[in-house]
Order: sequence, then structure tokens, then C-alpha cells
Amino acid sequence: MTKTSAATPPLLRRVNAGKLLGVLSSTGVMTGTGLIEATGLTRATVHAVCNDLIAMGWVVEHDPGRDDSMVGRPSRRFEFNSHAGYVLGIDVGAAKTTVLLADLRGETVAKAGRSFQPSTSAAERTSHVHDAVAEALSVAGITDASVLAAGVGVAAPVDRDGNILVDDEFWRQFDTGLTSRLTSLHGWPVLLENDANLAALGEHWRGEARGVDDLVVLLAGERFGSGLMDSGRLLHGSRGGAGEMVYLKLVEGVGDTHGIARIAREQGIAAVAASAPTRLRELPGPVTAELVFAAAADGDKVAQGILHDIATRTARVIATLGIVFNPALVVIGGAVASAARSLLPQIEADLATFTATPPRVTTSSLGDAIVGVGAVRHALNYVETHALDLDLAPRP
Amino acid sequence: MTKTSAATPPLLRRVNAGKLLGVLSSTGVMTGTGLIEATGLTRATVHAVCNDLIAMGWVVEHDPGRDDSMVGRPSRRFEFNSHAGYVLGIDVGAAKTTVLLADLRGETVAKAGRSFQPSTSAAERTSHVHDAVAEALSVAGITDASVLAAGVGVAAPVDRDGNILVDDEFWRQFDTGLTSRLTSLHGWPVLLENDANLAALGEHWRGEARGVDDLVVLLAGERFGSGLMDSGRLLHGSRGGAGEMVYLKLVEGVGDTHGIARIAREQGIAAVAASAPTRLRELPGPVTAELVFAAAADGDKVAQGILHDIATRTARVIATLGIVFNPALVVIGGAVASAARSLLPQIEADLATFTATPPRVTTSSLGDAIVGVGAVRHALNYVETHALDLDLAPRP
DNA sequence: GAATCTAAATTTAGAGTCTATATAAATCAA
DNA sequence: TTGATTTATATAGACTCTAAATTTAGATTC
Repeated sequence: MTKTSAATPPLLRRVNAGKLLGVLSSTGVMTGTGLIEATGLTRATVHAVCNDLIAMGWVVEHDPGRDDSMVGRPSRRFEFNSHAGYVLGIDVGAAKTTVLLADLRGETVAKAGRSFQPSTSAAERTSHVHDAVAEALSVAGITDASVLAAGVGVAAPVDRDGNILVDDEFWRQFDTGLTSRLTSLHGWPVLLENDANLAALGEHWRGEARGVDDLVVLLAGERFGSGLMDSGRLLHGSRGGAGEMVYLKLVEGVGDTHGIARIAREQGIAAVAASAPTRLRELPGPVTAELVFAAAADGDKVAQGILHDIATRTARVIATLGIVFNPALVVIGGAVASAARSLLPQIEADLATFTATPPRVTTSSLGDAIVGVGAVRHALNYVETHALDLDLAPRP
Repeated sequence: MTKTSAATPPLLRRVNAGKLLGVLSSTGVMTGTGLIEATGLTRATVHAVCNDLIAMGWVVEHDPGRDDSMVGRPSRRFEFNSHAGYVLGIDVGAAKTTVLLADLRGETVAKAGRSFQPSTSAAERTSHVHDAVAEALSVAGITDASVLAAGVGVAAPVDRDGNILVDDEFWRQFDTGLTSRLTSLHGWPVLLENDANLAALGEHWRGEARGVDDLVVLLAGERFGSGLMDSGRLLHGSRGGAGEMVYLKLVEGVGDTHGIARIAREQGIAAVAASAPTRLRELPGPVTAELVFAAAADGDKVAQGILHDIATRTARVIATLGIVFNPALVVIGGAVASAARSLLPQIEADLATFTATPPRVTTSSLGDAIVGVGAVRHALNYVETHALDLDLAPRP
């Protein structure tokens, strides 16, 4: 079975410290008595553990409180030290990268981004990510030693151990370029994960799916993928491909902006362009998905027909996932999320014709931070599980 | 967070006892030295824990061994007491029920079954199950006090807590009739689970999917459903409906015997019947799926066409599940498993046209015990997680 | 201002667990 | 019988928890 070492008395302290830290990290300032009630530990243990956690840097102690109960010895007041360290949430997309720097409670302290051409090489992309990371750290005035982990979202299948499982030159270069560089240069644990999975993590943590443990997030933007969560756990499948629907006939031209643009070209974009308002007609460059959405909103019949078709296809995808997975909620996120909002009524109507028990459907409100927020959560998960192994104290 | 009690020193013993019991239950007779190597515990702890486990009834001690090393003090020899208790695995199908009685290693010690009409009421069905259970116990000569848990597979969505989530009269009656009766009459924990999920558990444990943790089992018999396993864990979805595909258009007439028979009737069963060999033509009653399989095997073109169509539809279902879930293996089980074996080459060929990365596909070799075996595993899982809470010793 | 009250912090004693080390036991070999 | 060898058992020490006694720091009362 498992080759783990034996359970010795120090394990008890670890377990209890972990529990206490969990309580503190999800609440505010707590007194000893409050911690006794929350954890079930005795007073002696609570104080011993808190002293340990203070020595480790995970907890800070405030001046004794004289708030409510004006009688008796003042209580010691403990608080999770959310500035004991920071994590990075990095979204590497096809045309831009977004970097979030967050404290240990997950509050964003800095944000940076870089845009680039989709044709940009892996090496250049790595540089852009690096620049954005440096900017975020610099803006927040945080040294790289304070960063405890970096979560990175990529548009490729990733297994449970964080390995990219697409065997092509681009991703191999990207992996060695970014992952090992961040690790060797800064000493950070770099945690890769599929971007749609991170989107699910993000929605579950701070999005529309708070409190919903069985969840599908459709990530529709430059590409189309989904993140699947069952009982609060992300699914990966055998090769990290769970939720990746690149080969599914059903999703051709659904959700991803390239597909939408292609369909528009096929179905007579002339009509769309003609009916689009001046500001859109003036745009240089080729037909884009944004143009189609805008034209439809402006009343263009062809564009509306395209979106109608897309809504039906999307409903079909949701119906399939809903039947196979039985999620409580499906969240549509990514670049098309805001545009998809107007399609929701039709999607829901179509959905009802495909299945008798459709899941609830909504659009994301996390905007373009959806993957980054999930990446932050992913990094925090790592930090939390390794918290008591890390020694934060020796910082001058 | 969790309202669990504090970690106290006895927890260490629990953890180490659990680890040691896990090693013993998956191996044979072990010496103290062997357990030291396997668990990482010290000799003193190993013996203390073993003494505890012997007192609790989980472990038996044999006479000191004088086998291999003929030198030194003879070692104490410990073995998992697989007859310390028993579990039931109960499959309640549409037309029959199968009951397996197994020891704590999962070895079947008795088997019993009952057939009935699909129209049989919930109350009568409960009686049949009860009779089969009584027969199994009687044959093995085991009292109901020795049964530690009963796993029950039902053809309905079941949530993670074992609640049937179909709100109709039949299942309500069935639930109160069987579950509460087994509990109140015998005092057994009754653990309901979806039959397809149990099939997945069974294949993962003792079937074609040993060692494969990302898995889909198609259960095709009286009905068509699937059990989904990701990283060794069963998926349930928000309402126990994960893998239940009753509303999926794609699966209409795929796999379930009623559907096959219906298609056969529609496509001109006269031809089938005419070409069927005498022994089949002599069969009384209506067209059945078995008849179609037999006729196809005999060379009947219409029947072969029907099966060809079924194979393609099955491939499409597998392709969809394979793309969405990315399992390493898809196992086809249930009543049609043996017949499906001959369709495998075509299914695999079709599959390759639907997806570039198809999962491996095979048929079950567990036969009609597929759900029962999974039910045994389900019950054993319960017993193993609650092992150290159970006191087996006081048995006169 | 001193005594009293109160709730919390701290200290102390006791029990359970582990490891490490010392001692005893059981068998084979000489 | 004695010695070597391996295992079992016993003892001492460390770490952890709980429970109960003691101390502490401020508010209240006289």
C-alpha cells in the first residue's frame, strides 16, 4: 500500500495546527475562546498551537482585545497572516497573458498583462509572461522570496501531477521555457493546470458556482473547452483530457471566436458588415466574432441567425454534458461570456427540448480573470496542503 | 469548517492500526518483521497494534513459524481474519435478483438468486430479495450477526449518501420495503448505489479494469446506463445522475434488450424468424434481443444489419464519453456483454472514425455477477472505513 | 485606593502514543 | 552445554493531548 511513514505524536500537532489554521484562514480575528469553540480543542492546546503558528509566521497576534465583554482578563487575539506570503495566478492564453498576484486569503494585490500575436513563439511568450510577472511583483513591492507558489493555466490537457500531455514542439518549449525557468530562477513551485479546469476552480471559489460542488464550466473564447467538477473535485481523465472537446463534432463552431467568425464568413458576412453601425464598419481587419455579436445586437438578421444557431448548438452541448454528468450548474465563461448572456433565454428554451431535467445555466461574472482567479486558487490549494512544511519565519 | 473532534493520542493508534490492517488484508500471513518493513512502524508498535487487532477480532495469530530462516527465535505469524465477518452484495434487476455473500477478503462463500416478472411489485420484489439473502446465509451457515454490511445495486440514480433520487411510488416502496427492513430486521448497514456505478466498482476491483483508475463501464441489459470513475472515484453528479443516459437521444435503442427487440420488430422480424435455426423458431413468446443475436450469428442479413447499426451507435456513445471523460478504458458489461464481444471489432473501427484518440474498449468477463461483485466491493469499502469502530470480539 | 469579581491565560499532573534501547526468549549449530 | 542469531518483550524518554488547579489582568464595587 502506501509507503508513508508511521504516525508519531508530532502528527497530532500537525493535524490540530492544520485545523486551527483552516479556521483562522476562513475567518477574521479570533480569540482563544473562539478557537476553542471552532476547533473542539482545549484551551491549553489552542494556545500551544497558536504559539507555534506565530513562530512559523502563519499567524499574527494583536494587542489584547477590549471590545465586547468588558469583564475578565483580556483575551489574546489571533489572526491569519494573509501577508505571510503571496501566490501568482497566471493565465497564458492564445493572444494575451494575465497575471494576478494575490495574498494568502486570495485577495488580489497586483494585476498585470501582456498582449501578443497568436503566432508568437513559445520563447517570446515566456518572455511576455515573465515581464508581466515582474511588473506585478514590482507594483506590489513584493520580492520573489515572498511568492510561495505559482498556478499556471494553459490551453492543453494537463494530468493530475501538472504535466502537459500534448507531445508537440510548442508545448515542450513552453514547458521547459516557463515552468523550469520560474522554478530555477525564483525557486517557486510552478503548478500547471488546464485553463478550463482552472476556470471551474475559479467559478467554484469566487464566481457563480460558490457552494455548488457539481459543476461544468464552458470556457469559450479563443478555443472551446470545459472544466468538470464532481463533488468539489476536478476531473482529469486518464490523459488530462476530461472536458477537452476538440474532437467532438457537436462543438464545431460553438463558442470559440474563430469558429463564430468562420461561420459568419460562410453565411454572408457582407450583409452583416453592411448593417453594422459605422463604428464597426470602420474597423480594420477581418470579420471577427465581436463584429457578429455587435451586428446582431444592432438588428442584423444574418448575424442574429448565426447566433440563433450557435445558441442551439450550445444548448446541445450543455444537454449532453448535463445528461452525462448531472451537474447542478453550467457556467459559460471566457471571452464570449458577456455576449452569451443575451443568448441565455434561448439556450435555456432549447435545453428544455433536449432534456427533461436540464441543469441551471448562467454566465460568468469573473470576466477575463476567470482563469487567473482559478490559477490563484490552484496555487493556494498547494500552499494550504503544504503550509506546515513551509517555514516562513526566517525573513529579515 | 469541519466539526470533527480534536486529534488526540488514540488517533495515532487508529491511524497505525488502519495502515497495518490494510497491509494484512491485502497480503497473506505476515511476520512481525514483515510488517515492520511494510508499514515503517517499529517492532514495539507493530506488536502492540497486532495485539489490539487480535483482541478486536480483525487478526488471527498462527503458531510460530519455522519455515524459511531456521535460525533465531521463531516469529509470531499474523493473518487478516477474513472470516471475522461477511458482506452481502445484492443486485436488484428488473427481472431477477442476485445475492452474493462474501468474506472480508471478498471471496464469495455463497450465491443465490430469484427470477420474477418485470411487473412484480416493490413488495414482492423485496420478498424475493429477502428469500435469496436467507438462502445465501443458510447455505454458507452464517448467522445474520456476522454480516457487517450489505451493498445494494438499483437501477435508479443514487446520491453519494446512498439515497435513491427518483421520486416515484415504486422506488419509495422499494426503499422503505428493502432498505429499512434489512436494517431493522438484521441490523445491517444497507448501502444503496446505482447498479452501473457498482458495475464500474466491480470491473475496477476484479474485472477488466484492474489497475485502471479512469474508467467507463457501459451497463447494457434490461436498461442502458454507465458508471463513471475518475482517478478511482465514482462520479455521482448533483442528483446521482452521472452516467445515467436515459434522456440522451444518442442511446435510444443502444444496448438495452428492449430497444434491440423493438428495432428488430420494426425492421421486419419475419425475415429474422424465418432464417433463424429451428431451435430458435420453436421458442415461444415474442421477439427478444437474444433471438436477434442468435439469428445474426446464424447468418441472417436483417439481424446482422440491426447489430451493425447498434455497433455504430454504441461506438458513437463511446466516442462521446471518451472525448468528454477521457477514460483509459471502456468496459461493456451486462446481459449483452457476451453478445457484444463479436461486435467489438466493428465498434473499434467506427470509433476510430469518430475520434483521433479513442479509449481502449473491451467486454466484461464478470458475467451476470458484475453488479453483485461491485456491491460486495461497495460493502467492503464501508467495512474498511469503519473497521476500527466495529467490535467483532464479543461473539459467543 | 483596596478588595472583589470575572474571564482568560498559564501551569501542572496524568494518560496515551510513539521511538530507541536494553533485556529476555527460543531455536539452531557446534 | 554453550554460543550465535533472530525475534519478542520491557523500560525509559519524548511528544502530544486533556483536565484541573493556579495565576493574571482588567472591571467593578465599596
